[in-house]
Amino acid sequence: MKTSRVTIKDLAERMNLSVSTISRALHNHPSIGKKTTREVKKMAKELGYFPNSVASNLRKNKTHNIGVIVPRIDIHFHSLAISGMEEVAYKNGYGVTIYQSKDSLEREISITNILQTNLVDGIIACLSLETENCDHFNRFKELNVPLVFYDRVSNDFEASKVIINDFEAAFKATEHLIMNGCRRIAHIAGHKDTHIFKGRMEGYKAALSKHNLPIDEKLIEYTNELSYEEGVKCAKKFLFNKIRPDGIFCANDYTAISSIQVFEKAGLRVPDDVAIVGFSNYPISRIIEPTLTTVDDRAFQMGQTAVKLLIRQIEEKDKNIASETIVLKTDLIVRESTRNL
Amino acid sequence: MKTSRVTIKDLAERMNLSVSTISRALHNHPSIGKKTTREVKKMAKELGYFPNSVASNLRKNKTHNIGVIVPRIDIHFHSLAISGMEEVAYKNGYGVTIYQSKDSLEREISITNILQTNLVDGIIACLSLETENCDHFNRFKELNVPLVFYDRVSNDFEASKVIINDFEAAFKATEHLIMNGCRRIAHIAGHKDTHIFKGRMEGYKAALSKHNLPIDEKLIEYTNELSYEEGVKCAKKFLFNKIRPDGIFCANDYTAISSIQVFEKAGLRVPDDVAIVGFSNYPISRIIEPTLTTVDDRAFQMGQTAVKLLIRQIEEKDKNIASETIVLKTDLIVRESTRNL
DNA sequence: AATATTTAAACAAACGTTTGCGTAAATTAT
DNA sequence: ATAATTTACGCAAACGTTTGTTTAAATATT
Repeated sequence: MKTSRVTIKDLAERMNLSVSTISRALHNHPSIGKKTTREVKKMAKELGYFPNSVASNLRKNKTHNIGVIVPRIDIHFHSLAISGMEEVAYKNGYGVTIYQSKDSLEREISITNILQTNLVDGIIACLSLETENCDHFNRFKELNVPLVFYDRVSNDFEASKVIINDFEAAFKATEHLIMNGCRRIAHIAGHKDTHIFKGRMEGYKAALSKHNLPIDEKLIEYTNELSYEEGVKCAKKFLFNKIRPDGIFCANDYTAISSIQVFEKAGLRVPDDVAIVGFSNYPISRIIEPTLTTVDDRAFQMGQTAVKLLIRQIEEKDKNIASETIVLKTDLIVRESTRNL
Repeated sequence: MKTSRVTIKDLAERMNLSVSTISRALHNHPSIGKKTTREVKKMAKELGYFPNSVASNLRKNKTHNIGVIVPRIDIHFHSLAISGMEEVAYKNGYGVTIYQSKDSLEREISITNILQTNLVDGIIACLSLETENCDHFNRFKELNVPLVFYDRVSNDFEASKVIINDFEAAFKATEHLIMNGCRRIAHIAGHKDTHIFKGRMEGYKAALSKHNLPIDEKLIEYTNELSYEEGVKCAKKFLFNKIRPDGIFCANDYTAISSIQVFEKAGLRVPDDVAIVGFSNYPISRIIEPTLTTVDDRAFQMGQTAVKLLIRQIEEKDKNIASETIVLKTDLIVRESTRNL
């Protein structure tokens, strides 16, 4: 039952034509007669011919495959982004091969080594938390393999990037709290050294400053990974502050939900006693009660955009187009955890 | 700056050795002298040689790549499963290329066509909702490409499968409600024709029967996709039933959460007035209040197992091992929405 | 009718590996 | 010292395409 695969050579022998003619016929090359082309295609279908992409890839030095490095697939933000990537890639005839760095620099480097073996036409990456230095991506520049970063990017490394404006988003979110009448606005922050969380922090502070509100370090709590449990801890600290915050801007939705729950459990009302804003617009944010006001982080669109950008760079490689940074607009989605004004 | 890639041929010329010697040296072939091997490797590192996998793939007729077809990546169950797949694949030197069927049969077929072009050594698939007939997977059997299905599988198609025992899980969940003292247990069901949801339904009914409780069609509501919104509708119907249910077994967590919220909003207490069990153990289930008793569906483990199984089949292809069905054990995770007895 | 042009197909090299086989040189055994 | 064996490497084909160049036949031009 070893139905060995049908090749162009098989077709050629069967039809008394040369392999080159078969190949050209299958690609509608003008120098092959209409009739021959028709017959070749018919025979190909009959024998169940499918091209061997590997051979084609080798000859053309092109794989129609995109390598994607994400911290973890099962984080909703990334799975949404990947979904966007797959969609655009599929439409353009590209495959998407996924690797997880698990936020480990070592593994990220190991993955870049794998990807150096000509497996992919281009790479999309979101840096691991441990990554400070992007030297391991340098080889791709040398090899002329296009590279697009998204979300967690490096400022020091020149490459195309797709990001949101964390500063602006945080600014808007915080300002929204201020418009809600909040005067003591706390912030649950992400990892201290991560670029995007720094941006959110800055936006938060800038909004306070703009409205002449003091920046009080007692109202800022840092977390390692913005987990639900960490959120609970932070919220409790705020709860027992001498002067309780009347608004909280959280760097993600999980910690925002912790905050809602901690404060409600203490008998306080959201948004009346404390208004809360999250970040990311996770599915849970429209389900929790009260529903959560949050920043839509455009994960899906980010994935789509990254692939579009990458494919353009792949297909115009000769033109050596400059790297480009695309900043996606975010929206504040106002729900019940704040008042819509 | 066209740093053209270094090949084995380049190394050969540089070292006055033949390409075959280089290739063998790089693979520690015993027939190459220790010293030569050492020098070749050193030179390879110096010149920044990286093997061209595409060429190697062609020659060896092996890609070390696995094709994965999922309905949607951004569904948590699947992103977790994919995460498990990537982990095992990575450890074994395989890549994972992802395609989404978006629950469309047409697209699923189109993807199988893409995958017939020798891009992958094996395939893992979760069938689309529209798929009733698996003929489009037949070619892989003919081509001797191993195939493993997970979660949504076809009964009529012979292939390796990784599943959970939906019947048993639902049975245990329902029995747990009965142990909680529930006597009128409702069920929010998934798509009528989908195998896994049928299994859950049967398990639910069997548990009732075992305990001599009547099966009341008024206590069963079907949904299309088990969305939160559908769950709200179903729960409201139950709420206004002549005799309200005192327990609800939901075929997923979203509808379970809808139920909690609908009943609590109506002034009823969970679990005192109505106990609720979900299915899947989504992250939200340990966050919602009350936290949700639910069945862990082993998504991550399912992904791991599928890849393990697939790789075994790939690497023992000649032995033509029989297809195998692995049923993973599920656990009921008891939380606040029921009482732990 | 002879030449020029167009059309349709074949030839052969190339993409970068891997691998069966052959063969000198070095080593061991007799 | 000669034969047998082992060691270390080279040769060349192969994997299945794609594509620049050539060639033969058919058609068009004068």
